[in-house]
Amino acid sequence: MTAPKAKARGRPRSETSATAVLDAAYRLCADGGLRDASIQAIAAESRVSKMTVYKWWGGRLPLLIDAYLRQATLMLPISESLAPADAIHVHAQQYLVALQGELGRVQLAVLAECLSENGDAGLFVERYLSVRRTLGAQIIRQGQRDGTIGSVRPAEALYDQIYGTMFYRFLFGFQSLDEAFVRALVDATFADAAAAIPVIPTDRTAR
Amino acid sequence: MTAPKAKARGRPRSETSATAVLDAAYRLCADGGLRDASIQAIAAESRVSKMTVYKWWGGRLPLLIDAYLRQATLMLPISESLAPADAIHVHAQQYLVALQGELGRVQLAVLAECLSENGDAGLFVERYLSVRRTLGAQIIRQGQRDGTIGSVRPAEALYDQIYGTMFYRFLFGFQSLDEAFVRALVDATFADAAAAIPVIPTDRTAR
Amino acid sequence: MTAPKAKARGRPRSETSATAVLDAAYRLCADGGLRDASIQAIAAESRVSKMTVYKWWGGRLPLLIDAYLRQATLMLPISESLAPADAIHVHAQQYLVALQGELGRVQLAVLAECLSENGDAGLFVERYLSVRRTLGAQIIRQGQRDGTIGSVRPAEALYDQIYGTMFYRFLFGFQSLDEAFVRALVDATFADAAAAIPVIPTDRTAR
Amino acid sequence: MTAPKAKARGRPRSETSATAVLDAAYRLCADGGLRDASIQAIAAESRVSKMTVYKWWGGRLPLLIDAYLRQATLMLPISESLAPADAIHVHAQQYLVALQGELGRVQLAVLAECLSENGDAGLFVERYLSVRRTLGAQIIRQGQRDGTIGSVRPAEALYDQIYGTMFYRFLFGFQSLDEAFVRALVDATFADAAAAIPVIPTDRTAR
DNA sequence: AGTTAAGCGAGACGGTACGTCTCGTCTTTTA
DNA sequence: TAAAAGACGAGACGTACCGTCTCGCTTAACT
Repeated sequence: MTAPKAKARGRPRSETSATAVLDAAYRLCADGGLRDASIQAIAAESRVSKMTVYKWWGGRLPLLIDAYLRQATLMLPISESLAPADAIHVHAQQYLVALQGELGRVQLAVLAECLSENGDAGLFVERYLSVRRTLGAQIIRQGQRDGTIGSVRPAEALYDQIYGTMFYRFLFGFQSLDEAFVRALVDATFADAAAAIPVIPTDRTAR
Repeated sequence: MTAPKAKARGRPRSETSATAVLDAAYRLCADGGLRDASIQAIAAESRVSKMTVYKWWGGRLPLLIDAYLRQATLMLPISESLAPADAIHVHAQQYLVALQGELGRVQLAVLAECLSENGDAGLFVERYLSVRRTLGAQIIRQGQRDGTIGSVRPAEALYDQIYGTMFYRFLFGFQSLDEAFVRALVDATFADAAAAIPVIPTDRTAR
Repeated sequence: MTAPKAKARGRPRSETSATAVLDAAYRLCADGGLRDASIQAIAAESRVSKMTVYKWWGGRLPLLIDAYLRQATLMLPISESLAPADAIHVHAQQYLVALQGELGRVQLAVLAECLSENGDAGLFVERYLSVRRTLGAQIIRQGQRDGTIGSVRPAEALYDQIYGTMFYRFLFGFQSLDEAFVRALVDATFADAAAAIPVIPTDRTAR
Repeated sequence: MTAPKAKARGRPRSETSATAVLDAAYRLCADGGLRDASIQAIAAESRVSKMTVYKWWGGRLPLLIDAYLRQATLMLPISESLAPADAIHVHAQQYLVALQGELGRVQLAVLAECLSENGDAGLFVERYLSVRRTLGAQIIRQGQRDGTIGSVRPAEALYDQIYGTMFYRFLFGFQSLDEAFVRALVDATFADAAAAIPVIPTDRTAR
């Protein structure tokens, strides 16, 4: 517990600047890719000084991750009011749409920056994937408890199967990643057992 | 057919330099990641001038892809003497070992560079993945013809299922990617049908 | 008359802080030159906030001038009890010693800052030189009145001749600036002849 | 002898860039003082990259000194065709005019930068003053040999007396620095009356 | 044998971004 | 209500790599 009530001394951090920076980072990344999202450009775009950026994030990678995280959280909420299986269905469809739009491009940029900087995707997993995965797995476990989801395999395995498959096809630009495929993927994953066949990328069109 | 016998005029290209550059690129990438593999460093390391590098490859991405391709071809030959199913088994195991060594690190570096430069993995797919995939799919189709491989699904789908799953777990550093897992993965993929259930990442250990 | 008795409202200005700042400025300047005497460093050294410094001095130049002035006044008092000629003799010797110590280094720093900021030494002259010069000239005039000083040339000219010559040799690091030289310089300047010719510093040994 | 015939390898240095940089440095210094003559501004003004500036000069001080030196050499040639005394007369008058124009401002800027950087004027003396002084002293010695210049004191002393006095009055903005004053100064210095001898005694310790 | 056309090393160069620094202002809380 | 604490925008610092551009030398094939 690092005393959260430590009555902040001095001028408080400007939250306006913080969001302006995150917005600019996301926007530049989405529009022009990593190349256009230099820290200089982000600072200029958001009318914030470079120093402030370096002070709060320390580099481009942490900044991009935050920018991505913020948007992903906004755009891909996991409903808590729906039945578990439906919640995942809805969320996976949203993810599909998001991947094919700006968020997808930004996600690849973040991943690239992470690999460039660290040599592995560790930080991306730690700051993003693991969080989402835990959240998603909780929903799935809930569905398993109330019987909506038939499969008894570990919730994480089911989560990986759904989102991992989608990500793989997205990353390498393989076709046949559409609404129907995702619906079948989720259904099959949850049903498991005999119906498991369609789970695997059918890919009849090949590429 | 661009006349291959167009009696080369002037001084011929130095093959020694070419391989020195590819070696240096691979080595620097493997040892210090993308950061250490600047074109300047590669040129210096290989005792070749920057001009020569730019002349023959035109940039870092094509160079890295070539360097990776060369090593991958050397280290991961697809046996033509074995029975198709065995050939894939052996190859997948080799791929597993390679991923966990230098080749894995270099592959991620190449991917990162590709995403950084182009925003997508297109060039990597085009120059590497599609070639390997076509080769692998041929072997698989051969196995399907002679009955060694039971599944009747498209060979590309089977290929993706095996190598895509491995890559996904590798990229995000998820555990439970070992010799046994790969063997089961290949077996299940080829068997298909009812036995397909274990095909999907079982992941009992979760993460 | 700015009512000195204006019942101080609120927290009164800390005189302690003021002297701490001047001391720190002088010290840092003497020890590490202008480079080490940033306002940040001075504020930190004197345990005073930057704001306070800016509030009372408005910038580095005025602060440095004050710091120099204070030390110079402390170290180079012009005796009022001695006979005029002796007073100048003593003072010039003190000045010589001071120039070769910390005060000399600080003086150059102040001059440099002044030139950097304004392009000329105007402020330095206005705040320091002109004051000293007026004071010194008064003493000299007194000596001229009571006959101790023979020269009838303007007191300012005599002052310039003594201190200007010393400063010139000091600034450009020319040698032969010692106790004997200064004594002779003052004597000759005060003796003077009818002709103004000797006004100009002679100097047989050159450098 | 550092082999001057070492057949230059690689692309030869662009002399155009070098002069463009020196010109820009001088101009910016003259127009806006030290503040406007940042290395960035100089590089931008001269359409040369910062790296090139750092490569050839290594910093602002050496660059400014070179820029000043070049202009001073161009503007203040010491005539070799005139009689020695006349040559100094003419040169001193040119120096007077130059001081009151751009060159004067630039000289102060160079001096300020030198003091700021090093704490003393050593580099300025070494690169500029000592060169000019040696040259001027040669002319004076020549005049002493052929009898045009009466004073038998060391040529350097006469040089210092003339240019040092001018510089001192210039630096501190004291008045009465005009054509007549300079003429009288040079005449008196060269004539060297008998009364001058006792004025400043001698300085036997030298350096 | 001499000419010609490329390959190649060395290295200068303009450009752009990096990450750090100090300045001078602004906005809070504390005394 | 002055001072401290510290965030902030501005912009220069000096460095690094990029990709392009001369140079002068080398290496063959074609006169």
